[in-house]
Amino acid sequence: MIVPTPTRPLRADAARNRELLLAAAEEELAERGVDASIADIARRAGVAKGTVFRHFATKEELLAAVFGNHLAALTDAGARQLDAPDPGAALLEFVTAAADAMQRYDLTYLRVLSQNDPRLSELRDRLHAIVSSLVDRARAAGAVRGDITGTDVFLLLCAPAHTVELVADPPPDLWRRYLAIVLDGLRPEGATALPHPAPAWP
Amino acid sequence: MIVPTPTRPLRADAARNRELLLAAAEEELAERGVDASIADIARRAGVAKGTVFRHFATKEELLAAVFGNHLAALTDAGARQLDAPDPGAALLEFVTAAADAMQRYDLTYLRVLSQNDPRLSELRDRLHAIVSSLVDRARAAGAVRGDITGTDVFLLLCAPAHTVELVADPPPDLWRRYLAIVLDGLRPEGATALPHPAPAWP
Amino acid sequence: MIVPTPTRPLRADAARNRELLLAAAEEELAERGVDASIADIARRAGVAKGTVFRHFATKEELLAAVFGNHLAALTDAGARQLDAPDPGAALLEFVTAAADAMQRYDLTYLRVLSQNDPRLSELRDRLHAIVSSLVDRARAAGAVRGDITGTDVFLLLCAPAHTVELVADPPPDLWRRYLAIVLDGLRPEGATALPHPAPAWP
Amino acid sequence: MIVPTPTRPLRADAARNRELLLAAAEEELAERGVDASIADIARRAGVAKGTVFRHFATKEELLAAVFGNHLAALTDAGARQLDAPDPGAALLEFVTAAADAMQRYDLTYLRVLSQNDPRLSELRDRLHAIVSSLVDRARAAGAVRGDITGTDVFLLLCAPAHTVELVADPPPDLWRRYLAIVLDGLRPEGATALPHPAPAWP
DNA sequence: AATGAATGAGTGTTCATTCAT
DNA sequence: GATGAATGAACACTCATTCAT
Repeated sequence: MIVPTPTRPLRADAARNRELLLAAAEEELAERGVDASIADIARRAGVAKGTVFRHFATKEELLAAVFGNHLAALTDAGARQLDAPDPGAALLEFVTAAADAMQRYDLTYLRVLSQNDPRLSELRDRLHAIVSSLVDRARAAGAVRGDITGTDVFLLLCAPAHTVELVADPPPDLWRRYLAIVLDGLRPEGATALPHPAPAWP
Repeated sequence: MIVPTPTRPLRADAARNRELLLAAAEEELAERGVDASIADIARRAGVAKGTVFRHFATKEELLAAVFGNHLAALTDAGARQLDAPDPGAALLEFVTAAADAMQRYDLTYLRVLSQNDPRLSELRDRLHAIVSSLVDRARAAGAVRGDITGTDVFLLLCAPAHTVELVADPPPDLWRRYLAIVLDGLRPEGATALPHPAPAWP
Repeated sequence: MIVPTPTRPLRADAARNRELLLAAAEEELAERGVDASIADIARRAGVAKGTVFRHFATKEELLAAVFGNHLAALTDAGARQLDAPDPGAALLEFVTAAADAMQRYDLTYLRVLSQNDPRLSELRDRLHAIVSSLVDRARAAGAVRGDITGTDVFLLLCAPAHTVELVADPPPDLWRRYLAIVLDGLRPEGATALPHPAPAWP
Repeated sequence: MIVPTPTRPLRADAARNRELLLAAAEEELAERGVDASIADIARRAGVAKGTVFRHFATKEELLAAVFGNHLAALTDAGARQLDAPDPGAALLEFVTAAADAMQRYDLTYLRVLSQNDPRLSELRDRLHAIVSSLVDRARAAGAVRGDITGTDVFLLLCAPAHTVELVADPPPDLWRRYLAIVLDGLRPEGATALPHPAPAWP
């Protein structure tokens, strides 16, 4: 979120359009996925098509900016839990916030996007590091099972959102149900041996 | 699986082309997702583009046919477990087979497709009914927690596949790890109260 | 011109459209140069824009086809003079035909196009070889000065057309005047030493 | 060259920007041809895009200014030869300087540009008049054939540059070879009758 | 006077779909 | 029934030009 910008600040109207574009892109992406068209995003933002490209050289760059914002927000949310007194509650808090965010922004394309965008992959790695810290602390406190890694939790962040996606008009809090189930699966109580080792990062 | 078709049977070569197309579409969809092009599918099937539209009025219809086949196969797999002696093992067996299939065919578009295709929504409902039976029997046997419904399990079927999707070159069996975690979450041991009621069907 | 086509012949209507497109492209290129747009070419040919791409995968390919036709026609014209009894007259005949053709089709872009298109560069080399033969024979017969090569003549083919280009509405045969001047410069009579060696080919 | 401008003189910084722009445009045009973009020219000049349009209402006007400078420089070069003692050497001197300049600046667009720009067409006419004087004097001295006009020479000025253009990486002095050939064609020795009368001016 | 953000028509290209053969 | 040619509405992206700052 707090990305240091070496470039000089934008003019007021340009900054406003940039925000309008990011907001429009966010909504359009949420509704239509990555196939959302630049033209629709521009229309939604109330600017001309050319303006999009003044702010983002390519469509991919625009998507990366949107995803980057989400990653940064999640990273901030995670960082705020790093020194919480109860590691189990801290992880729970973060994971809930993350799953909530995933309702609105599918990270499926993160993998593809971050391949071409070092900034994005760095943000992703930073988030991963924070998740890992949260998980390590929770594991040490006995709040999660011992065979679970930060990478596991990172990957599972989207699961509640995807699960709910199959329902036509899902109740707005339905994802909490599936998050709870996954979290029950992550707890030490009643854990069974896992059939496959945790994946390496990345 | 064998849906009685009120239309007259296809000529032998037409029937063959239909199968070639379905097979080609399946592979192309697995490799490229729903953005796979009709031209590529036709080429892979070794037929002309026009032939695709003779068999399937729109691209959506072709996708629906492919998805329908998967649904039917899953339904069969589920039905075979209906009278297995151990209800817990039966559910486990089915869910594992389903999660494996999901590796290859993303059901994300099922919702959209079945909105426009009554045949597909009927197949989906049939699968849902079978999953519900399997879950009911497993619940009665104490193999899954009491607050879990067939709809829950139906929705969670894709979760392992989606979780793995964020990894660049996932080990081919990594999904089993996340299926195991979800299954641990579905077990009665260590279950915590769920924060949201199960969704209605559909 | 007589390009062996390994592919099966086009359907009659497709062949017709291909010719319409080549003709339209030719005219549009003559009027607007390589910046002629595909849309304009399609409109002039009376077909939809998509049809252009059915026949030529890229704009460059279309241009290459047009240029290739011209090169082939010139090559044929040159080949017909190879066994003419009077080598000087043969070269004159060919060069006149070529300069005439250049009125309509500027070879300036040939260099760029043939870089990416092996077929085109082969055609160009074939033409060059024929021009060289014609020049060699004419030189042996004393019809052109001794310090002139086939490459020189090849390069000078466009000169009359370009010279005329600066005139607003040039008389249709004005190029003959400048061709005559260049030809006078190529004759042994009154030749002065050339200040730079002939360029290598290519 | 120093055209009296009825408009009031530019502010010092504006005048400087104008020169920067002209220089940048010259380089960019030499490298990229007329498709050079205004944005690139502005960047090269170190000014904002808007500034370009403050100085030149359209891109065409900027091109006209650049071409005008070249015309004026050529006119100056020609004028300096008007009272040289040897008319033949004077014409040779001028034509060589002109052909050299054409290496860098293609006059192909001069016709189009001067149609819309009276200043440019006047400069062109002035150059034509000077070339005509040089040719007249050379003809009177027997240094060029009698059937050649100033317009002929004017038009042939670009020929060496265009001839060389078909070569990929032409040796920097190759144009001299083709200029020599054209000049041999303009000499009285071995001249044959020209098949077309000299064009009227313009 | 200079800036650079915004505009919108235009570009080459793709692709589901239609239709003459 | 099958073919593959034709269509035309998209798409991402470019660029000369205008205009608010």
